[in-house]
Amino acid sequence: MYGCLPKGDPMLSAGLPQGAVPKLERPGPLRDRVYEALLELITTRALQPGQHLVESELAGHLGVSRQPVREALQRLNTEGWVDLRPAQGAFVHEPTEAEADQLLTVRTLLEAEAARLAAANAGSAGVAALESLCAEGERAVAADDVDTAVALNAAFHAKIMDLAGNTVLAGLAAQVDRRVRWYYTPVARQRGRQSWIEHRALIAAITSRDEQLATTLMREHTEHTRRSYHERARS
Amino acid sequence: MYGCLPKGDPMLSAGLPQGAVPKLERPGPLRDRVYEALLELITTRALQPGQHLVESELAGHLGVSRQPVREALQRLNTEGWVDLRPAQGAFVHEPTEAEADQLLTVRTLLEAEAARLAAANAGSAGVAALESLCAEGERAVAADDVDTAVALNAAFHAKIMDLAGNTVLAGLAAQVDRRVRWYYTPVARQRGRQSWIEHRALIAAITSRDEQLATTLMREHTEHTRRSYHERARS
DNA sequence: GCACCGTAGACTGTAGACGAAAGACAATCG
DNA sequence: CGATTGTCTTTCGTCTACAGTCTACGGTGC
Repeated sequence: MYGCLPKGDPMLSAGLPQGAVPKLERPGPLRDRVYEALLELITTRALQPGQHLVESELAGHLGVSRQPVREALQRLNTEGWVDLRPAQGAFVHEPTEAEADQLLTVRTLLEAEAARLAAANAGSAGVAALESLCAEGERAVAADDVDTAVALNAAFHAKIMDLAGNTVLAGLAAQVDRRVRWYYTPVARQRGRQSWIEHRALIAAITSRDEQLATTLMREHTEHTRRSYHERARS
Repeated sequence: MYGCLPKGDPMLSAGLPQGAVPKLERPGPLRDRVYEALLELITTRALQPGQHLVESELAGHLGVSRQPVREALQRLNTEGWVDLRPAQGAFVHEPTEAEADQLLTVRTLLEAEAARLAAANAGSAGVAALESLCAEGERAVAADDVDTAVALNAAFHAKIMDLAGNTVLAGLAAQVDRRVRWYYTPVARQRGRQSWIEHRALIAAITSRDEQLATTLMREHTEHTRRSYHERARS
């Protein structure tokens, strides 16, 4: 076995199995973990909108110094999660009706473009992955496993982004999506069954490389979620 | 004069002239000024792509401590200007051909949507502002004042964003635009005359509230700039 | 002559401390 | 009795110091 080294690979290390190296899990920068923690706390409503975030408090609560907390807050600020008032501190951003609507508009735009690009670029492997996710999602809905269904929904859209092959678009969409999901959490559980039917149609459009149809379907799909948001808001 | 106080304004201060107060220009948070300074240095190519940015060096050069520099670098990282490799420091982001193309794609998308919304929402005041900017731009082009023309071009697009009335969209577009302009700077000087002709057509579409036409025109407009980028790259 | 190892330097990541601005509250003066 | 002003507390903004880690270079053994 060890004698079967590839030609152009002269004695690379000790013939370690290529991908199986555990990569020596490093804790990673502390600021990122603080960022993740805070984002989790915000999205789960543990930190309510408008709440004043005191740096020293958070630092003490997380067992770190103020600096990582500051850097995490900076990042959360640029991404629109907290408002950073000078010389006064950080406050959890308060979602507005108007803003939610704007976010949904932008999301529609980005997702529709992603669907178009996916239809243009996707290979059979990509389509297969979508099929798989869709099947799993339908199973989850059938079993009333809401959490799994929501997660699979996110994965489905992420996969389409991936197939679109535009990292810039993907980055923007990821941010917008996460915020939409924040505003939208109470509503998300309602739409489930219908959502996956629309996904099926979308896959068909991508498979047949029909860019126009894929765009239209995705636009309608996200517009539906938007409408249900507003209906929810009215009640 | 001083006796003419408005009814509902009982002795506000010492009758200071309302808008004429200089507002006591505050230096603002140091990190923001460092951010602006670094962004200026990057966009002007004073800091070249791929260059290693040493915190203590920058701090000393700007006359501040390392901390504001760190926070500025954090923000620049999230906005895609620098790459922050863990335990190794910050490097000015190196633009790729592929990435430039992706950015231009996204820009097209965002600007086109803005044009549509502007066509839907714009009042006569907004149209007048656009007319004014366009006239100024044409004058600048006629006078070969390239810098002013470029600035007015940015102002024109910003005004359309403003008229669209979607702050989320505006935020995303501002980021994308600035980066596009960075990649695109050497090319920008070429397209000038043609650009303002297209602007005229766009104004007409917005005035007549033709959303479809406005979208199409803006898409073609930004696609033209994209094409000239690639032609430039080939030479 | 080549490869490997050890050491030194530099830089980042994190912690703690000091000065300054903003807000709240109470005392004082008209 | 009300408005103003002074003080006081809280919290942010910035600076300095220390520990961990990566890189590069020189020495040593084969």
